[in-house]
Amino acid sequence: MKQPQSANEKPTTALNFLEQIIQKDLKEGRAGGRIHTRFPPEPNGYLHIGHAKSICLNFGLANKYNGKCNLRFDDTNPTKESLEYVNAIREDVRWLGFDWEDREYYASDYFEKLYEMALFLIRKGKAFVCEMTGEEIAEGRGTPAIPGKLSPWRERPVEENLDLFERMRKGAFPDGSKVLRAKIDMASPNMHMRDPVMYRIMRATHHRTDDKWCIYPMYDWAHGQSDYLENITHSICTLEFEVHRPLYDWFLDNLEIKDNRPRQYEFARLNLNYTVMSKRKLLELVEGGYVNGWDDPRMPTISGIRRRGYTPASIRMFSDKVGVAKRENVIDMALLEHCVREDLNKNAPRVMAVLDPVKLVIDNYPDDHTEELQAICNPEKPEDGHRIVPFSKTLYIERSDFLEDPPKKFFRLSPGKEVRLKYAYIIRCEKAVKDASGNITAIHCTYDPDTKSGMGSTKKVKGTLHWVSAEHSVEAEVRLYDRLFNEPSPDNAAGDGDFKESLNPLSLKIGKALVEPSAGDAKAGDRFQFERTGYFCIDPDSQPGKLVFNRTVSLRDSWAKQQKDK
RNA sequence: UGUCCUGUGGUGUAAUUGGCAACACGUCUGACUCUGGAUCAGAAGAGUCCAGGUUCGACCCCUGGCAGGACAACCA
Repeated sequence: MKQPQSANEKPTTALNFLEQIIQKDLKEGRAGGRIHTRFPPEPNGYLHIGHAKSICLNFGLANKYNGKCNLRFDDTNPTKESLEYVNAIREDVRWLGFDWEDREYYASDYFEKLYEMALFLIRKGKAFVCEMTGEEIAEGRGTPAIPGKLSPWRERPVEENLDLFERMRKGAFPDGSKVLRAKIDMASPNMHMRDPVMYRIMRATHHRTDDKWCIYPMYDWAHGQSDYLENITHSICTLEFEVHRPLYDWFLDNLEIKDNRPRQYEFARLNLNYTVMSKRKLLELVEGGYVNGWDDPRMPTISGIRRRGYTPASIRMFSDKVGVAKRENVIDMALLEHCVREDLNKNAPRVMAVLDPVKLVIDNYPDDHTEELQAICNPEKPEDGHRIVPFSKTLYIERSDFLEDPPKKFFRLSPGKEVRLKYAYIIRCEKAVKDASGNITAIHCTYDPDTKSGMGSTKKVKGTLHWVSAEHSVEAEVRLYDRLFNEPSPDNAAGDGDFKESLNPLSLKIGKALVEPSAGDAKAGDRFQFERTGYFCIDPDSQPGKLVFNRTVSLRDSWAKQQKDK
């Protein structure tokens, strides 16, 4: 039996309940010491950060314990599924950094086997063809507190069931006219055991099996058996399937499966504050035009988060930190942001960009003169070297970096005060020029030539500002994103109202920025830290002469926080 | 008023299976800094849903409550 490697790497790390189960299973030699999981999405929508947790969990467990993880599409309902979603899901899982090798499976691959297994149950008298309508079945099922009624077709002879079921497959009956049901217990306190439907007649073209089938298996019937057919050892799903587990086991029992039985385990799904996670609500946001598609950078979808500039490593780190347990949870968005900052701080090259420019003129600097200054690409990674940043008489700085009448502890520019221009000189503010309505149109300064960066000047100032040279800077569009909702839990906050009422109208602000020339030829997907403001990435909408940056997340800003708290 | 699951700092997750609760995020100090970033040092914050019981000793075991969640698609 193999010993889990990671257990040796991180002996002090506490194990989550699934890891404890797995280690116990490994120790006891269950399934021959084999670990095999699967990520089983239904291709009926885009994956979101909650799915990312499941992906990281399933693939992560397999990696950690030298096992395997399959990608299996749970495609048993052709009316809702499509190839578009299949492809999007594949891309997302791959982007997250996981490899299912040649194990890309589909529940639809098992339709024939599932059909034969159903025949087996019919022959055992454990399944029957029911001719009640959908409404009748629903009524007859009772309620959690009231037992259901037996179907009038429940005691049909085996031969008749066999004949009917075969003809169902052949298309002898209209859609919805008959179903195959497991014969279990209409009085069970567990609703899922009240003769659940296994097959329905549905003439729909399937994205893989085309029109080959007109009967399709239901989730409970297909899922567990698919797990078995793939030799899955640990079938991990979310809490809402907990009540399905007795049925999952019933099918295995009655199919008389003794060896290599998969087991189902449930964990609590991920919830994030200030967003919604249900597919239905996400779809509503897309279709109602509240966002610009599934990959809108404000969406909690994997494609949205990717476009926003998050890295796969940051998502994996996040999944790791949120933990795995069985109790409902709401994770703070701040944790997700912490994870990207951590990754990007180490890996994103720095660049200077001014988001809200105001002109700054250095009166004693020669006209028409340009200096090429050396700037470090990433202080966290000296090996990345330097870049050149042009400096000249007329610059732009951030409007918020100047205050005529500054409060205490304002380390930036104000009349008579000195600051350093990053990588350049220390300047002193002489005066601000305003227009008729009092807006500042230009700030005039003088510089001290002896304070050039790298010259070893000992002069100290409290503040350092980022800037760009007016003549050399490149104009770019910046899309500043904020949380999509104003309420920590939009679902509940609305009460009986609409969750969309708590949508943040300021979740997207589009602006123009001036960027230093070294970032002028950035390509889609490139990520940067704009010094002092945040992490940004190039959006796919970006064109060679027309850059578009998305703000992934701002830098932590203790000054802004301090001001806000006042 | 049926069945099942869950209750540990603000948030999330631990506690070597009974030995007076740890880690992360967040928060707050301070140091350092040519990013008010990063880094470093430190602090505050729970006595584990409640009530009993077992035990020398309970977050952990037992009993009874309470609270929250899941389940009544021919969805997954």
